[in-house]
Amino acid sequence: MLRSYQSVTTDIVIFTIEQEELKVLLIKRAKEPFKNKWALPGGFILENEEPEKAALRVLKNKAGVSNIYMEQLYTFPGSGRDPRGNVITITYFALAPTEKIKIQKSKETQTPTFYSLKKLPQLAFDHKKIITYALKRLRSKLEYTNVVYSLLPQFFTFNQLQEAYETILDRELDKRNFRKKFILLNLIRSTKKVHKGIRQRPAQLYQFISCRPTELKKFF
Amino acid sequence: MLRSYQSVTTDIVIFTIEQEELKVLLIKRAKEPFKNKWALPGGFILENEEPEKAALRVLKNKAGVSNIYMEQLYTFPGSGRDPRGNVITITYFALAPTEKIKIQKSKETQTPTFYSLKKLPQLAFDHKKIITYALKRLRSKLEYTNVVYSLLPQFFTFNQLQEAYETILDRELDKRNFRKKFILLNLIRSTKKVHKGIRQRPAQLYQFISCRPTELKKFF
DNA sequence: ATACTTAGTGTAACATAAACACTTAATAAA
DNA sequence: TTTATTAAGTGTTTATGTTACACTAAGTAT
Repeated sequence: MLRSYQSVTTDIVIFTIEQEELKVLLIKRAKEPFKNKWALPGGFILENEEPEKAALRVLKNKAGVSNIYMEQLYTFPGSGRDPRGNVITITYFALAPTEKIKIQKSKETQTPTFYSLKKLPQLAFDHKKIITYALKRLRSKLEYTNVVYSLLPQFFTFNQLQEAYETILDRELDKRNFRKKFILLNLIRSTKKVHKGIRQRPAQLYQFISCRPTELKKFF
Repeated sequence: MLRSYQSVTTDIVIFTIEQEELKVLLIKRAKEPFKNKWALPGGFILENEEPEKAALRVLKNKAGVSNIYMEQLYTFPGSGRDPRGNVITITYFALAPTEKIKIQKSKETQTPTFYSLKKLPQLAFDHKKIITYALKRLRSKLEYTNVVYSLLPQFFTFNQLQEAYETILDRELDKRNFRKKFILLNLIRSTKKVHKGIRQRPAQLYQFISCRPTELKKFF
């Protein structure tokens, strides 16, 4: 008989942009293995629970968010969460603006913390690899989808939009070319609001016409 | 205690090109559920077996091939292979030239058969969805990688190469532009051999400089 | 009134992509 | 051996998209 049963976990790479840095949510593990090491939020998938549901549950419990952008990343073998080694982990990546995230300090004091991708601590399991994979996916998604909407507030300036791109791609973009291209894409519309309360010329605020994941022909 | 155990399967979309058609390998199920329906080759992942190893095992048993291009596609929930519903399937897609594939008629007489994507029979589980997903991935991979090498024989004519693209993308390409672009990519080299035994002017034979998956800047 | 800071805008050069038709080299048939 | 047939092979022009680049405008603070 071929059938066997595996222990299946999920791990989530939750990205946000804070202070012009791309950050990822990590928790300090309270249990063995890798006790006291930093790791991605995750956990076992329950009986009869769909993997995506499990990921959403983790997102809710660890980051206090629901209703944000999330997609499956990859299924990795044996992350080692189960001491017997017989485990796979289905990974997801999620994007949310910082304001939406309400970190849940759990009873196990796992101290969830956003770390800049440029200053990651040592990570448990193969979570470094997973984050690298997620970053690659995020970068390429920026180029042919509108997912950036999920990292920005409802109303934003053109500069905030450009900074999001620059932060994630880790390179500077030309202001005029960026605006030209983005306007042609027809993804955002200008509102009558302006960004006030700063001491310079106020910037016009924009919003996304649609906040659903959409694939574009080409992009950046 | 959160830990639970899931029944985990793998299903593989094996593509090949035959008679200028893109085809996928299907087997007729010998058991319930979906007995006598067509389905992707697949099976349960064994105790302590890595998912990719399981996929390679299926590839070997059902299509008689090893050492061909294969990559993970997506992990789907509950394909229904386990009657209790508590199952996930890790899917892969593989590419091989027809010559390499030696279909194994198994004792269970599962009659593995290549079906043109344009004439698929009714499929078991959610395998239609998986094939659609695989086709999308294959098409986009054609545009930014060199994977096409895995569908062609070692030596091939420029026309065979172009036909592979046309078959998969399901649209015609301009002969001169195609050659120009492909030559610039520097992926293939011409050999001194020619394609003989046909009644027209013999075509020069080419081979890939490297047969390892490589990502390109841009493509088609 | 002036200084400061970020917002906002257009054009020219360059690179890439698309459209398009004839000559060449072999085999087969007359 | 000549001619017909078939696919191989090859450049140029046009259109489109991408990159590089610098000044004026509109607010706030002093």
